Amino acid sequence: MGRPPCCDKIGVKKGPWTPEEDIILVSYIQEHGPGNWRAVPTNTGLMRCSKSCRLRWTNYLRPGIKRGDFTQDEEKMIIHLQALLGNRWAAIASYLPQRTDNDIKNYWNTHLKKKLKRLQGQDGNFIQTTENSSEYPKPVSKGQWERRLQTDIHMAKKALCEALSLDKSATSSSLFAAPQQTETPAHQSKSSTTYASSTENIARLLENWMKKSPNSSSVSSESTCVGLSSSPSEGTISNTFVSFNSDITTEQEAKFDAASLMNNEGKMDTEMTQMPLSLLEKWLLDDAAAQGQEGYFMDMALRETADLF
DNA sequence: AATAGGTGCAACCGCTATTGC
DNA sequence: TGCAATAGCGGTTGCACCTAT
Repeated sequence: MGRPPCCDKIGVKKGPWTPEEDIILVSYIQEHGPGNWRAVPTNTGLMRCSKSCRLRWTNYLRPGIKRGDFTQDEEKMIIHLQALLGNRWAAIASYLPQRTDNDIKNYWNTHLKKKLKRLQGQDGNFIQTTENSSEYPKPVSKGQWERRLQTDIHMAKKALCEALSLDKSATSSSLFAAPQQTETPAHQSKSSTTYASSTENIARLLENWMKKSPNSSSVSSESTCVGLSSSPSEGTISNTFVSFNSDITTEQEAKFDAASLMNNEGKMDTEMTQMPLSLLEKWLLDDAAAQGQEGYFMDMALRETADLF
């Protein structure tokens, strides 16, 4: 029994991708668009598993991916969201445009976890760590996902609220007193001699493609403007965080695509679509104010979850 | 200079969820 | 409704590179 392998294991190449393989993959996707991954190895002649192709594309070759250089804001966002959502990296990644879940997961495991541990050692009142916070989303059984979805909506709103306030007030995050750190993390000092680290060159190849065929596929347009992943579950409020991360100057750019938010998080009035960011902020802030801002909202989330279950 | 240990990250593995027939 | 195929996700591993001795 058991599922058959996603592809024939015999003759499947493993390990790091070569530039040639990347170019083949990119060329193929350029022509056919992402999707139907099973067909990719056969059609391209790549001796790679379809999963491997998809992973390579979504994590490295997809346009709009930013590598390295986690900013302090991004760091704080990850910490917030991890506290709220647990180790749901894909969900967290959806709030950080241009970052992949794999990237965030690695960054958490290699940097933030240690950092938090260290800080926790310094401060007994520090926030709950992964180990604690990740416990609460666990009890998800059949019939409960709707409730969790609602919880997630609420928590995402909180996270967004917090993130937006981060922009306005550097001290808004009582949760994490970031140590002095430049925008360039230490790991950047590591030389990027391996090919995998230079795949942005490949990604650049795609720019021409996207310019040539702006609506050649929905994926290209999505990923170009907001760095969304191709997965439906990841199509979320990234626009909002683009606005948050980069100083949006025009109202048009600050449009909020709540429809895509709902792709991830359930139903919402369609009148929310194309809502200017200021309204969204107001909505979030009002909502937060209505619930009381005192204390860290993790407690709120936990209480809420306890009520739900 | 050699090497042992640590670190960071790309890629893989195994599982679940979703989709299509 | 059931099943197979596929997509997506999170945990883990393997390896290249860095640093200390």
